[in-house]
Amino acid sequence: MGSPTFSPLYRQIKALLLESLRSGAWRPGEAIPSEMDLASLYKVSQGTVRKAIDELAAENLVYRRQGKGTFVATHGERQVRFRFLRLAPDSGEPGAVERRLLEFRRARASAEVARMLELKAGDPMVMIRRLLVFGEDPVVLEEVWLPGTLFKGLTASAVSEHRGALYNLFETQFGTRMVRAEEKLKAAAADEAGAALLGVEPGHPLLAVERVSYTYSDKPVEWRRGLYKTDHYFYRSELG
Amino acid sequence: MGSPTFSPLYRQIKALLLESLRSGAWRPGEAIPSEMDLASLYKVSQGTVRKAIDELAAENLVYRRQGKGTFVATHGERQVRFRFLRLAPDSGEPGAVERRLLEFRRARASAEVARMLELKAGDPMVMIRRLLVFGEDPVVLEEVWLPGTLFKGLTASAVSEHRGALYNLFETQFGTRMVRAEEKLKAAAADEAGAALLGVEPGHPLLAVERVSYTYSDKPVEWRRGLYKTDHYFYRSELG
DNA sequence: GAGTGGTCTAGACCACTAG
DNA sequence: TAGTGGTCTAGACCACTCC
Repeated sequence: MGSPTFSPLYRQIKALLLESLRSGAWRPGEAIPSEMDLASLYKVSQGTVRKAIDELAAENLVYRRQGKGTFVATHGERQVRFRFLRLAPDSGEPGAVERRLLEFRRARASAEVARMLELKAGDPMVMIRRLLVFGEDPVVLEEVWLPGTLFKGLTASAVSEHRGALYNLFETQFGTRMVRAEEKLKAAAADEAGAALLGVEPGHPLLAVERVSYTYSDKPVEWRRGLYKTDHYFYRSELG
Repeated sequence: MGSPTFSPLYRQIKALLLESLRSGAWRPGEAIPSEMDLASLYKVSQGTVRKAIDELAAENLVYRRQGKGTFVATHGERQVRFRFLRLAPDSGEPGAVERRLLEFRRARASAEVARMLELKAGDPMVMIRRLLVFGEDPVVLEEVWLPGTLFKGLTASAVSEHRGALYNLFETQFGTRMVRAEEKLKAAAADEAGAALLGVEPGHPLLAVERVSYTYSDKPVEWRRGLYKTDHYFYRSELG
């Protein structure tokens, strides 16, 4: 009792692989060494390496391609995008999304943001405010807060010129890959400013979504707060 | 190209195990045969049975207990309840929930419900309307629709006298275990009736949650529509 | 001590990809 | 044809539970 701390070999291998992922030794989209190579590198059997990779694949940190190899997961793939943007249209297929940058500035962490991201109040931050437009329809108004030290060279033009998900930009330009996130949802009434941007009346019911995103080893590195107009879109959730 | 349909041995074993679960040969909470027994029963190695059970465990259909055995998952366990009721209080631990039955009746399936549950419009249904009260606070107002043929003997008193989740009642009394569910969320304004029951003003923003629940083999067997008051509670979502 | 799930190995063979 | 991941086996041993 107390601390047995029995750690099977495959979990130790997994920890080594995770460390290589975290340190950026293998970049997103690249292949990692073959199971046989890793087995001889770590002096274990191929089956043990396999089990370690099984868990990484189950957590969507890598993906396998039979006959080709095992690759570091990336936010570039289509499939991944809808794991993080959970809005779907009431009918039809999801169309193109346009991202309009409203504001980009550096600021100090409030007590609230600091607590969420395990920083100190007053630490340097980057704040991005933007509107997501589906077709012609403004649907999401959101604020994104990032640690300033991690995203030192990030600029307004880099954000506004980037095509695709922000997470794609973060991983290709800053080596920070968002691995999972937790969201808290509430219903809220639109205020004056939000209503104008989303094209609704003040008081209109909106979905208020708060997100903390994590990189490897459960380190929180992003905080978002969004207002979703759900008149023609809904938020998907799966209970398993 | 076309239909390779290569099915590994362990998936065939998994299908056999699933059939036993579906048919109710092993009841929720009970142990299934040991890996060795299953291996000799199906004439395969223990490792192959193991891999089949691995997948069932990953899908939360069974759970393992080292030294004891493998058991059919159940909605009786505490841990499971919060997989399906995703409301958490803004601060503090979740308290007791009281379920007040408002209405119980048999009705015919509307076109909408029929489509969701893969039935025909006009098929017999059971409809349950109820209020979930957290402490003293009415938080959820919901309607539950079930196929009348599957839940033939279900009565208002059975529902109102049952303690714990409905899914618990369904699996113990009717042998129907809900395995997973999909939800669609929107923000909505409270109408007169809903506002009165939830103790808010008409027009107050609420979370509108629509759920389809599935039993084994992705068969839909329940449709719900709920209004959640999110003033002091929020809906948890995990993005992985 | 007997029985369960959990780990690890070594080797054979299959399915898929690419040069 | 060579190299990758994927499957399957057989056997040994470890960790845990219960009697």
